[in-house]
Order: sequence, then structure tokens, then C-alpha cells
Amino acid sequence: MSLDHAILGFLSYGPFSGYDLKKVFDRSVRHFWPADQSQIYRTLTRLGRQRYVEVERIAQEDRPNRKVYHITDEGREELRRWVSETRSENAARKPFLVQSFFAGMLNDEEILGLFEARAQELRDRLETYEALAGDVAEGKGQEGPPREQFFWYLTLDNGIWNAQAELDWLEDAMKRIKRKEYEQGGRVLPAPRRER
Amino acid sequence: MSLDHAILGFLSYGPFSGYDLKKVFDRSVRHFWPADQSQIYRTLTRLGRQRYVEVERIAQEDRPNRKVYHITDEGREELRRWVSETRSENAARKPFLVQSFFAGMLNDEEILGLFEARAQELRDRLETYEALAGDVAEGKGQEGPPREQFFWYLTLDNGIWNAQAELDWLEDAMKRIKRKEYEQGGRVLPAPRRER
DNA sequence: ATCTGCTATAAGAGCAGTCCTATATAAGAT
DNA sequence: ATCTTATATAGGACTGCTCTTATAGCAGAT
Repeated sequence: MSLDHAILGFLSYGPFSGYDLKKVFDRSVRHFWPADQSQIYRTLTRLGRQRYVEVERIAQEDRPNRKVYHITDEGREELRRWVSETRSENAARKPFLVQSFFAGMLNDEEILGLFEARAQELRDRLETYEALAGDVAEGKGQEGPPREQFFWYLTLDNGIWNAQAELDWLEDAMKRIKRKEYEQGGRVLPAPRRER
Repeated sequence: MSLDHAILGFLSYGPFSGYDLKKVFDRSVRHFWPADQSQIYRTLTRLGRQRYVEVERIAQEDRPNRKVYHITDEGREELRRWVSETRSENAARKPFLVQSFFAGMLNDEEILGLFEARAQELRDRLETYEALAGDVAEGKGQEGPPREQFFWYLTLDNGIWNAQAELDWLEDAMKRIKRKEYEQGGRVLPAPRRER
């Protein structure tokens, strides 16, 4: 389970409370692993039962008391095992493609509306990602050892490449619909490769 | 729910049994919506309760009896409503990116091993997709009206573009790891656009 | 003769994730 | 004064999906 190991991963950097973890998730891995608050707490409890984490109770006077979680040696072992293990991914579910698959029943304007809305979402997402990337280039938000940082930003990079590919596909599709290529039926061409 | 509407989508082409639907799913939308056999049967039962489908019982002598499902007018309406509706997608969960995010704890050979294994999976997938695309180019597997076909193959096209982007990212990442760029920390560059 | 594979349906158990709600305190805004 | 936001934890109900198992008959292979 990725959530368990993502939590262990963050705890390997230092102790966190459930509340802290939620914030850390939202600032770092949200675009490929969103985490529900109540699920984080439940998972922490389970990780405790599995002896992968230990709880430190911290009394506070001005705010509610905190439960700060520390990773154990077993936790570190389990994390390393999981991270180093090759696993094949099962197909990601994409409702938009289900919609596209059956889009033939709609008229061209309806389809172009759907596609354009999705393209706009992707352009916005790309802008957000590239703003984050810009911060990196300017040396902002630089905490942690360079090696760790490199891999953190590699995942951001992945988000950018994927969003760009999806956007390119959408724009290509819209162009083909406007040309009424559907009159000739299916036609698939290999995607052009690109390198940096 | 996409499964419900994917089933309604196929039933809008003609009547199918649960068994048939499972095969149709595996041959067409599997790469963006895998469907479990028992879930298909359950969903058909629910769609029946919702009056979106009707059951026709067909007795067979050589094989077990079949229950063939037909879409109703309400079902068609609901399908059209769902397909034409804009919805924003929540982030896709990608365990491989969680792994990549915490990959800094591994050594370079381990990481390159993980990345290469994933790259090989993607190359295999691309080969499968492009074989399907080749069949289309040669006029094989051409059933259904050209407009419907166009959108079916558009989703295959999406699979190709996305797999290619993921592969390009992986190969770029492996190159950067071999150059030991992680010594300088994070660095993110915009993905090059491409058009056909 | 037995085994595997195909056709055909469906329930049971369980898990990951979502949404909603509850509890409690304090700072700051309207 | 009241509302909102932030800090902090956690249970209940539900949904979608997966995995396993059960039933049942027939075809073809070993």
C-alpha cells in the first residue's frame, strides 16, 4: 500500500503528527497521491500496531495535544524493502477516456466543448507546475540534501511531461475533429518522441 | 460512476450478456478502465433496479443459460447526460512516483534497475498499442460506423502518447542519474511540446 | 479416464479511499 | 458579539473495486 509507505517515507525524514503529515502530503505528493486526513490518522494507528512507528504524546496548553510519530527500525526496513521492490502497475482509471470512447454520440460542438474544458484544466495545471519549477530554478524552497531534492523534483518533472503529453493529444484531437477526419474512421499514428 | 456508464455505452451498441461485456471490456477499454467480472454482474443488477437496462432470459441447451441485457430509453438518456457532462478529474494515484519520490535512499544501481524495469514495461505496452494501431491502418478490426471508430481509436492514441511521454521522462531521468546531476539538487525544465 | 479450458452467473469477504460529523481550544476578522 | 480560520484527533457510514470461491455443463486434449 503506497499510503503506508509514503507516510513511512516522510517519517524517515523526521517525526510528524497526523496533522503535519496532511500538510506535507498536500505540498509534495498530492498530484500523484492525494491523502485524506481521516485516512492518514487511521493509517498511523495501523502502522503503530505493526510496530513500524512509535507515538510520542506531547501535551500543549494553547492548542490540542499532539501525537507525534517516530519511525522504528522495523519501519525503516519495511520502507526500504518497499521502495527498492519492482512492481508492475495496474492500469490507471481515466473517466475522461471513457467519455471520449463514447463521444461519437455527441455532436462536434459538444465534443469540442468537452475537450477544450479539459485542455484548459491541463493548461492551468501546467502553469502551477511550472511556477513550482521556477521556484526551484531560483533556489526557493530548497530544504533537504541535494540527492533527495533531485528525486522530489523528478516527480514534479513527471507531472509536467504527462500533462504536456495529454494536452498535445487533446489539441491534436481537436484539430482532427475540426477537419472532420472522423468521416474516414479510425487512424492512429505513433506519437513523436522527444528528448531534452 | 464510469463503470455504470461504460456498460450503458456498450449496451447502446446492442444487447450483451455479462460474460460478453467482460470480453468487450478487455478488448477495448481495459487500458483505461479495467473491469472485474463480478463487478460487471453486480453493476448489471443495479442498472436493472435503476430501470436503465432490461433483462432477457435466453435458455440454452448446450451451455448455461444466458441473461442478455438491453438498454432502456431512460438508460440512453442517462448515458447521454453523463457523456456530455464536463467533470474535473481527481489526481491519478501512481505508486511508481511515490517510489521515485523516496528513491534517494537507494543507490544508483538500484534506482536505474527500477527505472529500467519500468521503461521496459512501457516499451512492451507501446509495442502492443502500435500493433493494434497497425491493424487499424491495414483495415483490420473495422466494425461499426466511422464516427464511432474514430473516437475508439482516439483513446488508443491517448494510450500511445501517454506511454511515450512516460518513457521519454524515464529515459531523461536515467540519463541525468548517470551524469550524477543529483549532486546539484533539483532542476526542472519545461517538457518540449510536440505536434503531429 | 481425467484434466484443462471455455461458457455463464453470482455471492462473500475484505480493503482503500471518500465524505461527513464530532470534539476541543484559541486567534483573528467582521 | 458572532463568524471564520487554524490547530489537532478520530469514528461512522458508504462506495468502488479486488480476490476468492461456488455452481454447472460441455468440448477437446492427453
